[in-house]
Amino acid sequence: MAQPHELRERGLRLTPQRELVLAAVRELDHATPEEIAEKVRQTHPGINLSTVYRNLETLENVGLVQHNHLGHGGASYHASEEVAHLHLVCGTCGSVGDAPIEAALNFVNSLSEEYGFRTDVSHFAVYGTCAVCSQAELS
Amino acid sequence: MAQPHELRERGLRLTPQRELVLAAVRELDHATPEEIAEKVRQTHPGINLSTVYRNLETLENVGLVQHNHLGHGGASYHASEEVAHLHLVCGTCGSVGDAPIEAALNFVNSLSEEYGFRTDVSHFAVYGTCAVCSQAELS
DNA sequence: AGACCACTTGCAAATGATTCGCAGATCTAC
DNA sequence: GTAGATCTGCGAATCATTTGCAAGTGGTCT
Ligand SMILES: [Mn+2]
Ligand SMILES: [Mn+2]
Ligand SMILES: [Zn+2]
Ligand SMILES: [Zn+2]
Repeated sequence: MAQPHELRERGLRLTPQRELVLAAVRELDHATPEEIAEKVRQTHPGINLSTVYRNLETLENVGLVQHNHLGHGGASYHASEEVAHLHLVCGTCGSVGDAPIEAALNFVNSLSEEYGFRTDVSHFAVYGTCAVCSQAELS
Repeated sequence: MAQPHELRERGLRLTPQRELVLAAVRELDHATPEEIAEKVRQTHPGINLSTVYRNLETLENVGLVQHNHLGHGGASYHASEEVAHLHLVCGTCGSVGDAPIEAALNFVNSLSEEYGFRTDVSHFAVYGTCAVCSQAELS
C-alpha cells in the first residue's frame, strides 16, 4: 500500500540521519563530508561526523550518491541524479570550472575502442591552467 | 670550471638525502613518498620520512619531479624527464594501465579552444572500468 | 684550512582526515 | 509489543602529511 521510500526500497533502514545526509548532498553539489556534516547540523546539531561518513559510504553503495576528486586529496559527493559534467580545476588559482561531458565524448570513445576502457570522466577532475591564469603567465 | 651539478644549478644545496630521493624517484616511476623512502633506505637506513616529503616538495618546486594522483587519495611522484602518459585506473580491479598522451590530444585541444583551459591530462588518472572488468560485468 | 650562516636533517609531536570498537538507541519484521 | 539486526554517538585508533626545534652540514668567503 504505502509507497516505498527511496531508501527503504534500496534495502536501507530509514533513519533521520540518513535522510538528512542524502538531502544535504542533493542541496550542496559536490561537497566534502565535512561540509555535508555542517549543513546537516544547521538543523540537527547532534549528528556525528562519523555518521556522515558511514552514511555517505552506504548511500554510495546503493547508488544514490557518488564521489569524485576535485582537489589534490579527499573526495566530494554529489547526488547520482545530478547531470554529469566535467570539472576544470586550475592548479594555479584553484578555480573549478564546469564543462559538459560531451566535450570528452571523442576521448571517451577512443579509449573505449582502443583499450576497451570505459571511462568515467567526471570521477577525477580535469587538471590544468585556466584561461585567466594562462593569460597572466605571459608576464 | 667544475660542471655544475643538476641540483646546484637549480639553486639547491647538494645533500646526500636530496640526491637519493631524486634517484629513487627516477628509478621507481610514480611511487608514493612511502615507497620512495623505502627505496632510499635500502642503501641508507637513517633517512627520515619527513626528509623525503620535504625533498619531494623542494624537487617539485624546481621542476625536477612532479606528482600525480592515481588512486582515490594521496600522490605519486615521477621524474619530470619521464615521457608523459595517461594512466587508466580501473575502479573495479584497481589495475593501472598506460596510454599515450596523444590519445587525449583532441580532447585537450578542444578544451583549449572552447575554454582557454590548458589541460595537464596526466595529473589526474583517467578513471573507469578496464576491459577485463567490463567483460566480467556481463554476468 | 677555518669560520660563518643559511639551509637541512632527524626526531618527536601536532595536525587533519577518515576509520573503528563498543554500548546504547532505534528500526523493521513478526 | 517484542526481538534481533542495524544504526548512532562517542572516544580512541589509524594513517598520511606537516611542523617545531636543536643539532648537523654545505657553500662561500677569507
Ligand atoms: Mn595534485
Ligand atoms: Mn575516487
Ligand atoms: Zn587559474
Ligand atoms: Zn578492472
